[in-house]
Amino acid sequence: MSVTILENRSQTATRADDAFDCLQTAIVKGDLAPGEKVGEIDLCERFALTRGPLREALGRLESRGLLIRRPHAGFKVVSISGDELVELYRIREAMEGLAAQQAAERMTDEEITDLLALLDRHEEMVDQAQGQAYYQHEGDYDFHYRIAMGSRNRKLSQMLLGDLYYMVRMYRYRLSTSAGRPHKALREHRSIADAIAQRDGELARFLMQRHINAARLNIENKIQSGSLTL
Amino acid sequence: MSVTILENRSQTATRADDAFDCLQTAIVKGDLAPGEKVGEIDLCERFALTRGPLREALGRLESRGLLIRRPHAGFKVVSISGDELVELYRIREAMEGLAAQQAAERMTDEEITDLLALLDRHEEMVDQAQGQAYYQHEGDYDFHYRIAMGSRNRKLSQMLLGDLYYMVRMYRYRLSTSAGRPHKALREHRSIADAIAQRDGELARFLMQRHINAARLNIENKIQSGSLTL
DNA sequence: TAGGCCGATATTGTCAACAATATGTCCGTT
DNA sequence: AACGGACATATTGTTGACAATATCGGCCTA
Repeated sequence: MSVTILENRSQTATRADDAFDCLQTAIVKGDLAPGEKVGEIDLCERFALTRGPLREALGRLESRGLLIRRPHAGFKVVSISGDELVELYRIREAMEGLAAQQAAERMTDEEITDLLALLDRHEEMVDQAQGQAYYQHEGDYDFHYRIAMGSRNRKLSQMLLGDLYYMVRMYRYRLSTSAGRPHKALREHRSIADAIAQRDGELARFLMQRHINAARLNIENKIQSGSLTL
Repeated sequence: MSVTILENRSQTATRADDAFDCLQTAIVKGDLAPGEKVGEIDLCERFALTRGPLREALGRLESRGLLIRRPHAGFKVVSISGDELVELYRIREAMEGLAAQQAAERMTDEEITDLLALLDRHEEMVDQAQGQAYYQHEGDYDFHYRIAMGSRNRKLSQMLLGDLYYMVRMYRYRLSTSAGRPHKALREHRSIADAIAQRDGELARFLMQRHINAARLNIENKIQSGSLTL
């Protein structure tokens, strides 16, 4: 959940780190609404912090694109338009395609075994909850998370997990999946995992790109039909 | 040069912003060597800053991956291995391919005219300086910069210009181009620009990917032959 | 009455002193 | 003599007070 795994924040966590994690999850979970203006003092009492570490965390959030700062005028939570959300998926298509290819070439056999087991667990979840749960409970991101890590490409995983996913997850709760899509998405995940298991990098890349492309089209339709308001 | 254009830091620049820019260029230019350990106090007197803004800048640099922090033990400038440098080019290949495609679809006619004019100027520079100057004087990055901006994809340009290029440019001065490569690179640039001028997105993407792939192979050869030490 | 200017206020940016922690050294022990 | 542990030191992390600036309301003018 936290970013700890990514940047091996080896030893003691500093308060600024805590503040960073708190704020990040607050933004992603929607506790701080997109577009909302946030004041330093509010946040201080809200998270029981002093302004120093808080400001440091705010700066880091800004540099990750989750907050927007206007000098002397405070921060506000980033809010992206429908178009920008779609653009995010185009980036994902390119980057995760690469990640899938490299993962197919570089994941250990053990990691692949785990990946397949993860999909089994996801299948149970989807059956059990009639497809509702998959996206809601971050299972989807678990899958993509493992692919990103499996690429053994430090910068790539850093950019995917640190920059893109948080933005996408901000709008996750509104993207209640259309009926049937979870099953379809899970099938697509499995085909990607199979390609990885066969060490077929090109196929994995192709399938991942098509998978994310499908998700993008799904969102575009929702925006078109007006059932998704940003 | 600065990041100002990217994030429209509309009004007054704060000292932390200055510190950020100073440190960033210092790292990119090599004034702060890769792997070098930097102490807060040293930097304070070096850039005539106080610790508050400095720390904020350091945090932002860390979150961009140019610095690495160990809690209570200071920062050091990131130093990447040859493998990691190559991985960077794989990411560029995927992302800039997308950027080129979107640029072909979205740049204004005026921007395209300017782009072609830019290449004319570059040609003069290359002829005049026998090919030395192209990479050295950031002309190369000017071209890629315009493509990234032309994609009209905010996050994409932000990631390319804010995350990737600075890391690549850190190692630019060591990548003295092999004889003849600048001319070749310029030809490739021109073919990409032509594809964009013809609004052929798929071709532009293909050519850009091949262009960056060639640059990657060039680097891999240098590493192999031992003529590039990291 | 509408528009723009100006100042009070609250918020952000900056500073310098204090507390907590890692590093490196010295000493004692084995 | 070499290793391990504890201490001193220097560096980082944190705090609260101070200075600078944008926002908002009221006032004046056209």
